[in-house]
This record gives sequence, C-alpha cells and structure tokens, in this order.
Amino acid sequence: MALSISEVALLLEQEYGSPVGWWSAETPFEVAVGAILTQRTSWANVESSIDALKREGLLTPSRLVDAGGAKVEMLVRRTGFYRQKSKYLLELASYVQDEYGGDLLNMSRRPQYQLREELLKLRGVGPETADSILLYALSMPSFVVDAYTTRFLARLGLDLGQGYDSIKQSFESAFENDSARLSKAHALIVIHCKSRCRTIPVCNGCPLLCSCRLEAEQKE
DNA sequence: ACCCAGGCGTTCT
DNA sequence: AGAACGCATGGG
Repeated sequence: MALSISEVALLLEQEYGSPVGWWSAETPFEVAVGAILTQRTSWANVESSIDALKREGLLTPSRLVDAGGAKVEMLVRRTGFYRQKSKYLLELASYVQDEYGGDLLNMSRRPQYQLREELLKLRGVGPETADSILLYALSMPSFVVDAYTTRFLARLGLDLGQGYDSIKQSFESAFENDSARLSKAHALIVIHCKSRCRTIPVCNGCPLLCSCRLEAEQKE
C-alpha cells in the first residue's frame, strides 16, 4: 500500500516543521523576478542578483523597463544565462506594466486558469515558472512541480501519473486547492531534498524515506 | 577538472 | 510528440 500525498506531507512536516517565509520577498514582483532568475541556477546566486537590482532601485516593472537590457544583463550576470534572463525580465515587466498598471497584484482579479495561460505566453515563462508566480506571488492554489518534486516522488515510488500536469493535478486535488497547504508541501519537498537527499536516486540513509517505508509496511 | 543548480525555447527526428 | 541542444555563471 503506497503512501498518499497527504501522508507524505504530514511526514515531511513532522520531520522539518512548518516552513515560514520560505520564499520571502518584499513584493510579488520580486517573487516573479526570482522565479525567472532561479531557472537552472542555485538560489544563492539569485539572491545576489536580486540584491543588486534592489540596490539600483530597479525592482519594479517601470524602473526595470527604463533601465534597459544592457543594464539588467550586468546585474543578473551571476545567475547565468544572463542575456536570456535579462530579456525575460524586461518582457515580464512590460507585461505587468501594460496589462496590470505596473502592479502584479492586480492580476488577482482574473481567474487562475486564465492567468496561467497568459503567463505561459511570456518568453521565458514555462509551467514551473508560471506556477511559482501564481503560488508564491499571488497565493493562488497552483502547485509547482520542480526537479526536486519529480526526484522525490520517484525515490518514494509514488506514481502520480506521467507528465507535469498529472503530478500538479494530483497535489491540487489532494489538498483541495488550498494554496497554503500546496506551498507548504512544495517548500517541504525542496527543503527535504536539499538538506538530505539531493541527487542520490535511492537514499538509504534518508530518515524520512526510512520512516515512509516503515509506515508503508505497517499498513500491510 | 568535472558536475550540477528550484527551466525554457528552438530545432531536429 | 519527444529528444537533443544552447544558454552561461558559480559553487562543491
């Protein structure tokens, strides 16, 4: 008998507690910028670039657009792919500026599915980045499926179907579209993978995985 | 000197 | 529809 998503989430919470301020930012726009910058990049470098943007006072759509590509390229250089990411950030900024009066929170007035389609049309915004913005910038119930999540599920032997959307839907159903529970679960998975298991396919020394196996055996 | 990091878009088969 | 590849820097 395999563990359910809720049971796994409970075990994670028992192991690591309830994450507070895991994706902290001063503004929703800062979250969105971070979501772009973190693509294939460690978070430490993202923070460095975000701080650089902050120091220049550019962490708002209008200021970012005014600064221009060359300036932004220099500031986000540390996150890698800096020419692409600079373009992506400017496109995002223009979009928020033009469609939402420069305030990302104004997006909240439109339905989630529609926003997701809009975000996916932006260059540099794929499923994971779009869901990160919806979940962490707008507090909408949109689960983020990242490399950590797929590795974690595979290691656990928890089959939620194939493909991004299947896994995403599984979590959203399990948590009844509760954004607080969805963000907590995602954060806990990342915390767990970073702190103990990282890239090891089958981590025998992982306390959580061991306790999961014990639980699973007790159910049979 | 590798290998990986909280992807995405383009360009092939 | 899916695989392969480019993007580019920083840290272990």
